[in-house]
Amino acid sequence: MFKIFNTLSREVEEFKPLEEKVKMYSCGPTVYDYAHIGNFRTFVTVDFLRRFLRWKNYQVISVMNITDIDDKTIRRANEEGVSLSTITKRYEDAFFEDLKCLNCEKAQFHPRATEHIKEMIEICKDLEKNGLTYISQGSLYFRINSFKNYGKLSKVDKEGILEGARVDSDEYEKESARDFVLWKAKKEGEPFWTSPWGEGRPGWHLECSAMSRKYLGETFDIHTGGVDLIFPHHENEIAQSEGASGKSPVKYWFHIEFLLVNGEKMSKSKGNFYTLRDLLKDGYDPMAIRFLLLSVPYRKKLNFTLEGIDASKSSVKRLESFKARIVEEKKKLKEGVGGAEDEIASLKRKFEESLDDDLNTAESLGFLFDAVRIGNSLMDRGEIDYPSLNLLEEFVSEFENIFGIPLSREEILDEEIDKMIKEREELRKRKEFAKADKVRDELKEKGIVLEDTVNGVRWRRE
RNA sequence: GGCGCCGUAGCCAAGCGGUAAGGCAGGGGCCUGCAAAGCCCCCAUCACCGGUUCGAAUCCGGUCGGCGCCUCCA
Repeated sequence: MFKIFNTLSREVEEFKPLEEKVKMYSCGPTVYDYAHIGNFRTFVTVDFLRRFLRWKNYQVISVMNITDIDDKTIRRANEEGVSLSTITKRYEDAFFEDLKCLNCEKAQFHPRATEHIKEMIEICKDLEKNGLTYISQGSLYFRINSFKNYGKLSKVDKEGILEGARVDSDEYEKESARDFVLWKAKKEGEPFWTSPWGEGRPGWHLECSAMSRKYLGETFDIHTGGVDLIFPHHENEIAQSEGASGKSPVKYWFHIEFLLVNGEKMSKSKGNFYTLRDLLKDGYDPMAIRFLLLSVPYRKKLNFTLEGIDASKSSVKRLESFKARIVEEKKKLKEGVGGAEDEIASLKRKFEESLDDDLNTAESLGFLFDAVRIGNSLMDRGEIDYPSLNLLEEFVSEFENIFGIPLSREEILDEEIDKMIKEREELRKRKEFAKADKVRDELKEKGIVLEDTVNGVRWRRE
């Protein structure tokens, strides 16, 4: 039974979907720049959750929006003197490339805000009808004092801002400090659409309410995002959706903790961020990065370091090598002796139980590595049987599927390297070890590492 | 001022009342022609103080330290 932490209740709850299919909405990127590795912690976690749910035999319908109209995208376009869509297209494409590189699957729907203005206006009309709005200086605002549930997600005080809090710059336009804009009046040099309240553009929170309603309905199961979105974004989203429909829109609010760099939040405004592209350029392996991002449970802050990627790389290599060994062992095993079926089955079960417990990936990996050690040990001693081997293979394959980290990268050796390996084998047979070692060193320089096993030579890329 | 998180070995990290998982790195050994991979062994009493308890890293109170949200932000 899968249990998931719900920000709404601040408790771990049993996961029970509203209907058969699980409906999930995820806050996506604002496409004004390359996403950084902190952003990707969230998106990789969402991908992990989706894979996990599917593995638990749920069908999942997922939606992730693309924010392609807001202050930042507009500013960027103006800075570069190009159209808004030039900017948003560029970074949207980059975003999907990066996702793919990290082996994240796309959602079924990736709706763009600019293509759902009509739906947003509908929400505003509903809110207006329900008496939750007012107009100030040409903009339409949501009046939080008219909405009794305001603050239920973030537990913030409805009564405005308290001492010490930073103050919203255009507060003066609003009746109450925490009221927020639904429809912004047109400003010079900004894109605009027509609406019943005049020309302007939608407020940021509106798109998620509108698009989730369109693609998933008024109520759905899971809504994901980074913890920073709890307030005000998701609080306001609830206000809009619930204010419009009268129904609580989301059953489980799923928030991913921050990724830190040197103990500090990574953010574009601080400039202390890595993009995926930076890391790849420096030769870091995307699957090692993915492993690192997933190895710390999503509700814990993750302190991101380059050393951490290296350590993860080593872990992934260990798993890769283990899988390769299982495949070989299966080929050569005639009839096995010994084995440790029960123990492996038990670890496999615990692996699942850990993930069931609010996705405790760190714990689950502990059990996986226990199985790796046991398996290696059995194979070392030649005391493995088919059932154990099959079980280990299944276990590894579950890891690959759920974590989205393939452990065999099918590669074909080019002829030259193949020749060198064969040549070295000849030399070794003739016990010309010095020459053989020289060939091995040459291969190493080409990034090919050799391992002489009882089943013959095995190669891998470093 | 309000809300919240965290402090476990060199690094990452599990642990939710019964006497410290796992990964990386390091040391020693086995295996190997030598390596590599793998295996075995070694490497912490859980920030600090006090309390509850037969028993606490785990519960309560306090101290110190770090971080986040309350503004755009994954």
